[in-house]
Amino acid sequence: MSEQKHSPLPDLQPAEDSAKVRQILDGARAVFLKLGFDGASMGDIARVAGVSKGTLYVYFENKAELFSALIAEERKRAKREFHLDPDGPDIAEDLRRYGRAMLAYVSTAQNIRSVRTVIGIAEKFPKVGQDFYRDGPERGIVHLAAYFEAQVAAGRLRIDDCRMAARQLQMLFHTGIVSEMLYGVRAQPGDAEIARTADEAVTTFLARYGVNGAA
Amino acid sequence: MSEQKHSPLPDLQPAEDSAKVRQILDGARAVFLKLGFDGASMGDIARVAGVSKGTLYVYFENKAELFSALIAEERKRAKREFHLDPDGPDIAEDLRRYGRAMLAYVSTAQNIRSVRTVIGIAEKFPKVGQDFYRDGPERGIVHLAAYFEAQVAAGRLRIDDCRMAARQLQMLFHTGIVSEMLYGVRAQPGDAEIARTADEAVTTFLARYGVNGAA
Amino acid sequence: MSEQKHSPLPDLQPAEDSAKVRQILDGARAVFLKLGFDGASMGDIARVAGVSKGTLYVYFENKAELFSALIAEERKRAKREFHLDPDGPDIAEDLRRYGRAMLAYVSTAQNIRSVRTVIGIAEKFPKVGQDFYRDGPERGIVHLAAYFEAQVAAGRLRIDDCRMAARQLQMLFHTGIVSEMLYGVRAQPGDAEIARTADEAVTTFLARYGVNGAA
Amino acid sequence: MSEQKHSPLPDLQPAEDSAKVRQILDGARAVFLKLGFDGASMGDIARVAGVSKGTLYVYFENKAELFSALIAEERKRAKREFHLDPDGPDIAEDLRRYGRAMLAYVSTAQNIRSVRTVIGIAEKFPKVGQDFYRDGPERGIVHLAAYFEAQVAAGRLRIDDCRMAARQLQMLFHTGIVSEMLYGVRAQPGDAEIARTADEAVTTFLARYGVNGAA
DNA sequence: TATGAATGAGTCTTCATTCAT
DNA sequence: AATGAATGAAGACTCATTCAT
Repeated sequence: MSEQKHSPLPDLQPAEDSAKVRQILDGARAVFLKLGFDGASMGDIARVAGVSKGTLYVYFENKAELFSALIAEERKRAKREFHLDPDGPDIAEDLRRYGRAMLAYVSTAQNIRSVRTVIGIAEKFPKVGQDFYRDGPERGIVHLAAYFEAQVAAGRLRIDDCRMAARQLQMLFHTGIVSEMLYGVRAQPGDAEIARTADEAVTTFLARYGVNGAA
Repeated sequence: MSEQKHSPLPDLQPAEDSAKVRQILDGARAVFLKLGFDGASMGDIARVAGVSKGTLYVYFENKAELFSALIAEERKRAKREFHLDPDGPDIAEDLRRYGRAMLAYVSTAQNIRSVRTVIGIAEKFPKVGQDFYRDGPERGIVHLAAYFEAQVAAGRLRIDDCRMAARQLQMLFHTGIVSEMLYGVRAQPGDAEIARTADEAVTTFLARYGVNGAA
Repeated sequence: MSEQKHSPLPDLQPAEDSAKVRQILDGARAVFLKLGFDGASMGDIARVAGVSKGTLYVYFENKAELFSALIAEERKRAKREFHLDPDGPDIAEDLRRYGRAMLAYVSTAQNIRSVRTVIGIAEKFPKVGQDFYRDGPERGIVHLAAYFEAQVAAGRLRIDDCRMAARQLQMLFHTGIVSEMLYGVRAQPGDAEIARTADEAVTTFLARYGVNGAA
Repeated sequence: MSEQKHSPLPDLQPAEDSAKVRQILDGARAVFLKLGFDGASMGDIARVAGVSKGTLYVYFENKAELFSALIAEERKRAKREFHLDPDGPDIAEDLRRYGRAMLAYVSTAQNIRSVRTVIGIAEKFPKVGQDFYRDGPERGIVHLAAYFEAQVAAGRLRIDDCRMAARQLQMLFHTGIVSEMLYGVRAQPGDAEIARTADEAVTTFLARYGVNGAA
């Protein structure tokens, strides 16, 4: 039935992307991200995934394990890196482009649901929250900070604490969108709003850290 | 599992803060904020509150209603306004003071738990998230925006879109603290860190919006 | 509803013989002794006891605990001591009387079911088997052995190893009845058979240990 | 959970002791005798036997059938007859030898487990208990009784009811060992204890039934 | 023959809610 | 008002059994 029959025990977890596992994870995503870990029932997941309850347990030891696997997938998804060229001549334009791309992903309804779910159980399952942060926001910060270091070295930015600056820019990018979506007071932004938000963020950022008051 | 029955109830009987209601809400806070809506059981709450399960239902129609009442209380708590004098001569100092006070409250473990809980069920109970946002973050933004309008009128700030600027400053204040606590990757900050974070936020903010590059 | 309302927390376990507990234990007895620990379902027990499944868990933490409580009751029941007068002049008659009384109890269908159940899970729950043995058969042996010691001291029996003799007599009493009932190859004996079995046991016993070949 | 479907199946295909059947029965023995009928799962058995769950059903119609086949094997094992020479000159020695051999087998951990398992489900599956008794203990009694008849005829024993005497001797042999092991209060005896127990049994037995008070 | 994926009924247990007192 | 006993629906998880390959 499933095509790529996993040979007896190839890798333990990652390789077994049999069609069934996909089905299940997709069902789990729909249900977990909508109802949260405790709110979701294995019955719901089975129904949405189109498999029997028993089948869930063939592939995942228990609810927490299934949830973990789903979150691991979401993290992987969040690992996507957005382009940033340390040798690019136009810092403002580079940052704007970066910000738009990043925001376009982050403000995705799907991503917001992941974030909500993860934050919702961060107290109960601290590791889930920490891992997610590490693979998501943290990577962006590290990425930006490295970029800043390079530009500072090249004399094109004036920054004391690059990590702090990176965090500030990241927050500025999120302005008016991320928190608002998390609380459910607004919908996913269109391209125009994303562009404007990113641009304003960069303007504010460079007002402080830019070499000659660019933007 | 009725979706949004948290009707006016909490507002209907506001005065009857009999000791029992207090007890119950305190127990509910401890349990709900720790375990989330679905994770918490009425039995837990009764035990922690030191009342019988039956008593819970004397004061609250059901679990959702109790949760709703608790969140209403948290909202009220979040309504606290931080001082900001539109006629103050030293904008930088004013904003720093404001930022520190606000952050000191926002970064409270208790507040973080509230936020987590609310965000965690924002998809399931949208009204809860919206109300909470309206009484919390939104009020801060409105407050700041009004302050900015006044300062712009007085020629002491240069801002086109005051709401946008307010949002940006709010985000800058949160830098490195709020998200990180929500994800559980860091603990509550001390006064020194709060001060530094607020100061840096104001510096970046005024680099763009200040009249003469103050800070 | 229940008559003797157990005051809040009188004794932890033993005293709360509320009517409900009785009902439940009686249901549990019927079901457990018929189907064994694993074969019995909490649903069955609830139905037979005439309470809801939930109620079971109000009084007993889980299935094993309920089973334990039932077995504890059976053990208590098994503790009954049968009369044996160390100063009685007619040893043969005393032992016959003792044997009949003991057999009458042991060969009860109810007792046999208990024994079957206990032996059936002795490998899984060793403590259950050991406790049951200690309170049941072992007590009989100790009782008999003490009686023999007295009679030997009085010169009315000739026994080297009184515990061994006690065990032998106990086995002789069981002859043709207990094993057979355990295996389900025969029904509960009538008074006549009990009498005859006990008498024969005593005759054999005294042939070896009696002072003058009595019987 | 069909009650007594252990039909002639095991007898139908007696010869096909293909390695697979052996494997399965050995696995079934390990699991059933340890966990009991209800406690054992087909999954456990498959794993221990080293075959797939599906294969179990190739050879046995269902769980009850497999159990039945296993018990049939155990019965066969229990059929082993212990030597007893009706013309032997030294009855005491003969009986002692017999007792020791029999006890050595009966007190085997493996046999005890079989007995426990069979007794444990004797109420649920009466036929299992009855068949087992017939092939095990009953055969010993018949064997002994026949021996006694011969010796009585030869004037070397004085017995009214030979079956009763046989049962008594059998019980005496078990003294202090079999019940105790069934309840799990003691371990398998060593040779010395077996010898002593058998000897004491014979001594008591012959005190009553011996022609001249031998032993 | 042998497998192992798949199933759905059934198991133990929890929990929101009700109700007599 | 306050209790706590009682419930039944629902949840996570297991397992005997089937079936395509």
